[in-house]
Order: sequence, then C-alpha cells, then structure tokens
Amino acid sequence: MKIASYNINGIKARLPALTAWLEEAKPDVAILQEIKSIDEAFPREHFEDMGGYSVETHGQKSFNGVALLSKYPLEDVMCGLPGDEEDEQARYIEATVVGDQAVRICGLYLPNGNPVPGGPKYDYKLAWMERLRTRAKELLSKEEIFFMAGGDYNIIPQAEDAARPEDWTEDALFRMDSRDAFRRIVNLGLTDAFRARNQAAEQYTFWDFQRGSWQRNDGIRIDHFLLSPPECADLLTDVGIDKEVRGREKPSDHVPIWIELAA
DNA sequence: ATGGTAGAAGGTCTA
Repeated sequence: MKIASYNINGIKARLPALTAWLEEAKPDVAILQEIKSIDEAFPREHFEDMGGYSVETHGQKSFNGVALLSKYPLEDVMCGLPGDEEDEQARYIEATVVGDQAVRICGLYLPNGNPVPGGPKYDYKLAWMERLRTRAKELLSKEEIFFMAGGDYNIIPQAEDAARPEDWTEDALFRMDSRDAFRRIVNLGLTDAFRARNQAAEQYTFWDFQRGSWQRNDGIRIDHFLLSPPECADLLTDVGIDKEVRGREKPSDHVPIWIELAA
C-alpha cells in the first residue's frame, strides 16, 4: 500500500499539478493539507473519475482544510482532533483503510505557531501537539490497530533537517519547545518513517516561495510520517520525497512525501 | 531592519 502526503496550498490553484502527480505517483492513499476550501467546493468527482478515489474532506473557508483520497474504502471517518470543543480550525482527519490488513490513517496539518515568542498561535500549536499526543496514546492502547500519522507537522525535528538551521532557532518550527513537543509524541514509540530508511543529507519537503529558496535549495523537512510500533513500522518497505515536483509549473511550496507499507 | 511571494478572497489574513 502506497500512502502519500502533500500540502497542496490551495485546491483550486493546485488542481492541474495535483492531478499530474497523482497520475504518475499512483498512491493508494493520498493525505492532503491546506485545501483552503469548504467541503462543498472540493472537486471530489474529479478524483473519483480520474483515479477511482474515494474522497473525504474536512474543509474550511480560505484557510487550512485536510482531505483523504483512497482507492480503498474509507471507513470510520473522524474529522477534527479530539480534546478541544472550541477549536474550529480544520486540521485533522482520520479513517481506516483495509488492504491486506487494516491501517488507521491520520492526516494532519499541525499549526505553524508563528509569531513567537508570546503569541497566542504558539500556545495553540503546543496545545494542539499535546492533543495529538493524547490521541496517539489512545490509538496505541487499541493494540489490534496499526496506525500511521502523516502530514505537515510544521516541525523541523533536527538541525540536519534544515539547509540553514541557524535561520530557524527562534522560529516556531524549530525552537526547542516545539522540538520537545514533537519528541514527546515520537517517544510514545513511533517511528519517523523517512529517517528510519534514509539518512542522506539535504532531504527537504518545503522551500519558501520567497527569497528564491528553491533556487538556493534553502529547504526544510517538515512533512513526516510517524508509524505505530512495532507492527506498522515493521511493515515499512520504502520511503520517498518527490522533490522534482517543486520545480514544475505553479508548484506548491511543499512537495509530496510517500511510504510503502506491506499492508 | 525590512520586505520579499503565493493563495483564497475580492479585504486582509495566513504562511
């Protein structure tokens, strides 16, 4: 089962690029972030027709929004991250797909958190990460379920995950409180799928639209897959970053990442 | 220190 994640930064603007990539990469499941669309405006029929995908969205006007595309039926869909009834931002969607075995797919768009310090957005980011940790713990307690949490984490886990780490030390994506919160999630026993199988330098998933970041390869690795232990991690057979997508016509600032599971 | 770009909007807000 090939599972991909792609922050598309707007479904309307990205429809041609997203379609072209889906047709060549052929993921069984695609987790999308920043669809920037309400559910009613998402072109679900387009994906049903072009790829035989089932489509579930958790959208919002103008900002955020996540979606799941799957060649398998999407079962037991859950929209929204538990733990805060007041939270109206559309950043989380979960569903089960059954291939050779069942996998719980968690698609997430973790808050950016800037500006820091002292901003309410940063407090929201840290609180959201604690809610994610709680949810992951809950899924881990259901021992019969393998789960995979993928998406735009807005976290640079280590210095080697940035071309210029010194530029990010005070940023919400890299400051120590953020990385500690990410590590608390990983330390539940989850596996960073990409680093488990690829130790190469300069493996990035995001290049800012500004300052010629792509041309200078001034990137960061902030899109991740975390796999539950040991079952889901043991199923991992391959990983990748579709970097070349960033150099195409009308690209997103993120590129797709993917994993292969023997499931 | 500032502003640079992009998207959903059709004014700013978010990143």
